[in-house]
Amino acid sequence: MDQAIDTIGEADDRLLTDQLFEQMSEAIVRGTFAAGTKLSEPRLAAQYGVSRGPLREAIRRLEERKLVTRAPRQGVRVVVPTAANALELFTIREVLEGLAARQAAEHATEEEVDRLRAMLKMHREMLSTDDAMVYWQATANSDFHFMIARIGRNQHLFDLLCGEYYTLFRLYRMQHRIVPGRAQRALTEHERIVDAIADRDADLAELIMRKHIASARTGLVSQQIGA
Amino acid sequence: MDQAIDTIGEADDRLLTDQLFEQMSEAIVRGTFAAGTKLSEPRLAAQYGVSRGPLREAIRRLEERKLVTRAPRQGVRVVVPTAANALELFTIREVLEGLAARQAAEHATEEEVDRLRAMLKMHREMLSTDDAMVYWQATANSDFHFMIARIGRNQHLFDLLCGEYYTLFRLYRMQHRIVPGRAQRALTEHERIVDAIADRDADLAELIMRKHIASARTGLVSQQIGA
DNA sequence: CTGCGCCGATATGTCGACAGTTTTGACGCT
DNA sequence: AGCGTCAAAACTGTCGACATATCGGCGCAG
Repeated sequence: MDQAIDTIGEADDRLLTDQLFEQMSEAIVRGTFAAGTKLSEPRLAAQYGVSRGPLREAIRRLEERKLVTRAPRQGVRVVVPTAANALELFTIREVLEGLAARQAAEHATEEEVDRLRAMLKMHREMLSTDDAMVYWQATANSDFHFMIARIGRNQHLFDLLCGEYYTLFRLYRMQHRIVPGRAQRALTEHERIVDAIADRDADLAELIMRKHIASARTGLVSQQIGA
Repeated sequence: MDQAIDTIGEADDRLLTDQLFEQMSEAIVRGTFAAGTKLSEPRLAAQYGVSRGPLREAIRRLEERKLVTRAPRQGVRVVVPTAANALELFTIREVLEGLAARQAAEHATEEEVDRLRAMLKMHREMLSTDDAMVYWQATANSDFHFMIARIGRNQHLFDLLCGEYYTLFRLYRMQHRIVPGRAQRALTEHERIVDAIADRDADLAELIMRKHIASARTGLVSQQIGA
């Protein structure tokens, strides 16, 4: 089974480390690198066609992002998701997203509220199509939280939610087969959040967002293997 | 001016990267590496007496921890603290510490409450000595938040507060000359938090902790240079 | 005197190689 | 047949070196 590992393209002026990090992150989330698999530096270097230097730096970033765990002098293994970890992670995400919603309510311009509304309207239309679920899980849900974080105007928070923790969140969400009707409920909650933001009600926006994430967490953890 | 950079000891079986990361983190917090200074890889490698490989990995971690900023193909510079960044950072810390307090209230054992109380009693005694402020800023305050995070039993949260963000928080706090009487007030707030934890009142513990951090943030940001 | 372009020096990004340690696999013993 | 032992293979941690891009200084033109 020659696995589907894209080799690193040649016409890309980005740093090798960055390309490797993205490829490997994606491979971990999609399961190409199965949970618990050991990542051997020489083998990966050969497969990607690069030397071990940039590869090590990419792995170091995977480690920093908690996508792999390192045992000194024994290499790194792909993290194995557990229900306990999922609970911890989404409990943290709950307060962070809550803060994002609060700050969005404090800083959103009229135009940004309009764009949020337009986006939700589009999402509602999408939800009546056939492949609603896949679209929802793939992009729609992320886009909403993405935009909320951006409107909050807290660069550090944005980096945390949409950068440093984003892949890890995706990894845990991936384990989760979406329950029917969840997307509809989530969209309704999104609309309530935007209402609170439009009203400049920071407390309410934070509260609803936290309940929204808590609801997602409950559904996720209860389903997680081994829970 | 041959600056005071400790060279890397020889009898230390820890990884070179880890030692370098700690030394450089400390150098940044203490100001040995002044804000805005460019960190040249060959020069640092020579000064520490190591090759560029481990050094690069350490710098990559500094970058991940937001202690340096990287401009591709131009190297890294020590981050320059701004009031805006301090505000962003301590706003995040506010909700994270709040969560830690909440989870501490949910999970603390009787013995852990006793140890919290014992610690605060010691802190109060320390506060009547001469070098109260330096002791407070150096260890006492950190110890308290450290213990709260530990009692919360959320490993990811603990790592965030006491690991990944710890040095960055210290860096910003370092810019801050402590205001007289602040330590007293902070200690009183700590005691209130422990009371809430002892009562198993998670909501109250979170609330007080958030106000506690918000109060520290206000004092810090208003003093920050350029605010 | 000032602005532009060239050139050398330096640094980053990348690579290949070596030493010590861990893991693997076979072999022999119980 | 199962287990402990031991050697070979593989891997991690570290180092030194090369190519290319960037930065600073110099000369020259305007």
